[in-house]
Amino acid sequence: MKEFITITKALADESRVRLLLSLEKGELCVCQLIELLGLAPSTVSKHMSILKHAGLVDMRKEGRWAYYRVAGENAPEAVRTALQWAFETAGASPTALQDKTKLREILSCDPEDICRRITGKCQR
Amino acid sequence: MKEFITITKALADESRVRLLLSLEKGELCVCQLIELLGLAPSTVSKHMSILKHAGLVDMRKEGRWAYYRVAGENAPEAVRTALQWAFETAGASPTALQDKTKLREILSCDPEDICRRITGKCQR
DNA sequence: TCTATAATTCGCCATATAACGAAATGGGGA
DNA sequence: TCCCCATTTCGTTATATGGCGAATTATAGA
Repeated sequence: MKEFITITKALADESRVRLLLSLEKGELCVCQLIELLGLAPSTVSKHMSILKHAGLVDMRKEGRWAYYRVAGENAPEAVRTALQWAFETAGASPTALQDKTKLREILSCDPEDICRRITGKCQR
Repeated sequence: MKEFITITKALADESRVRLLLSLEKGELCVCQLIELLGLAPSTVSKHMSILKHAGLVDMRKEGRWAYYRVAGENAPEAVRTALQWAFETAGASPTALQDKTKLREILSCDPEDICRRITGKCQR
């Protein structure tokens, strides 16, 4: 029950669901997620930690960057079912499609430019 | 997205999940649900209205009584998948099993006695 | 009609939570 | 070593939410 509630709570916020869905095609670093949602870095970081705590995403650190990805096959059954349901149900919504479009723009930029938001070479 | 979030929010509370799971074997009236969880009638009523708004349960009124049941086959795909996931994942938890046991006691009593809590003929 | 009562709605309170900015953390590079 | 910067942690604030009791609604029965 506790695990189930942890997962539903993690999925009970639109920002978090958008973040989760944006990882569909592969891992993203936090600065890209910040850019995608337009929220404060601390807010996105908190959201990702909640998703991670629920087991819905995995994380790896590479130097100063943190990359998040959807939890894999080794995740518990409850998590895998939840992920499948989330992607099937929410993945085709207008919001998710808009995010996918914006994500393509973001991915076309050098991540360095995204993170170094001050210079912002890649038009946004 | 909105429908998905409505469902996850409805499932993001332990009391509500317990109420939903307790309907597995068939419809129950509100007074039985109140007895099961030991919460105030107004609280249970609110929970049921949230579950209903999310499409997870259906309701019928018979006289003064209101009977709630799990949403059926005509429910949207998102709801049916959510229900299946919820029952499979949370249905076997200790909390849910305890509730099932208590529910059997409650069902062995005349619903009239459950509702007329003052006299409380059926020992509780 | 009047009363009793199952259920809901409303108003309130305490707690939980999403958001932010500031400060802390930790790894790269000068 | 020292600084830079991506990320996280911390503290604060505003809002959302779960819970209760009181009042309201609606129906059965006297």
